Amino acid sequence: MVNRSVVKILAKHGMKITPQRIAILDVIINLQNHPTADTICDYLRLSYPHISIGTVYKTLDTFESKGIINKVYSETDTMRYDGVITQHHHLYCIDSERIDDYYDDGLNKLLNDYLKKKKIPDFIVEDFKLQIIGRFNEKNKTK
Amino acid sequence: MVNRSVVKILAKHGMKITPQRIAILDVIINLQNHPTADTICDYLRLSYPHISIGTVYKTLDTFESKGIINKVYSETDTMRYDGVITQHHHLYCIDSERIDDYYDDGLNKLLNDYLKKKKIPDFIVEDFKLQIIGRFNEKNKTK
DNA sequence: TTCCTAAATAGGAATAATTCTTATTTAGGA
DNA sequence: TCCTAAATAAGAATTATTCCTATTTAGGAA
Ligand SMILES: [Mn+2]
Ligand SMILES: [Mn+2]
Ligand SMILES: [Zn+2]
Ligand SMILES: [Zn+2]
Repeated sequence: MVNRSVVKILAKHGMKITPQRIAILDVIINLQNHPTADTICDYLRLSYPHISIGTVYKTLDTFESKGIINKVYSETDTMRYDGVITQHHHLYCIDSERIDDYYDDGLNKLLNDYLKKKKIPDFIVEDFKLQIIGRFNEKNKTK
Repeated sequence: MVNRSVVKILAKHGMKITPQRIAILDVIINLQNHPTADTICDYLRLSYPHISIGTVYKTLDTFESKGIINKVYSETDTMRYDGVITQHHHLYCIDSERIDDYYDDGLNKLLNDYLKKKKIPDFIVEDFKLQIIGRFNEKNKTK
């Protein structure tokens, strides 16, 4: 039942394979919600009652510094995390905390070409992320 | 010495004109740093020793809800504020907390046209912001 | 101009998110 | 199997933000 690919990721980055790390990485990769540390912790406690919130924070931070996960900037004062590291963008809901992934290779290419051509003075572009702000429509309001 | 346009903005939004509001709005519009509430408070205290951090937070929140200023999403757990409300984007420095404004009407148009044409399923786009992540080069490293 | 009152503020307490500390446990190499 | 550096749990501490309440004040009404 343990996600083998998760173990591989940890190994590839030279990290000790611990049950906590496996569980945390598994949850963040499989939860698509851009969860907070607290959400992850609550979820983990269902199957792992003793996990400590401090460990969750520390582990997420470690993952982030190794590039295994990303932080997602948001308007609340609670950090959110993202298990998807391939280039993508985010749909921010004006009416709720919901943040959805938005994949669009055409957009990536468009922006990449534009920024490459543009040459912003005194700044070397390494990456970019588009925050698309708006509303999910009726059919899609739950979730 | 009091910035008259700041008073006008407050009046336009039907807010009481208080010394605190004038000072806070003046600072955030003139400070280009995307400052935190705390930075604003420290700065204000030079000329206004008794201003309360709670008032600063509350006032910034009021301004934001009236659309007079914006919040800027960032990676730290400290909210940052932006006195510029015309459409623009941000340059995020990988090596520091620095966030600079980036104005580019060509980019605005490009993205606007693209998103208008694209029609993201089940989502109505109201606005968008590009986070451009990278490094400021030597000449521009101070500030 | 003076008075009145709802709204705003100061100052401090409370809360929430995150980080830190330390004793204990454990992964994994020798 | 043993050893040790690294990881974890639990709780304390810190930091950012919000809340509470007594006091002050802006600005409309008289
Ligand atoms: Mn914090
Ligand atoms: Mn907080
Ligand atoms: Zn995402
Ligand atoms: Zn800005």
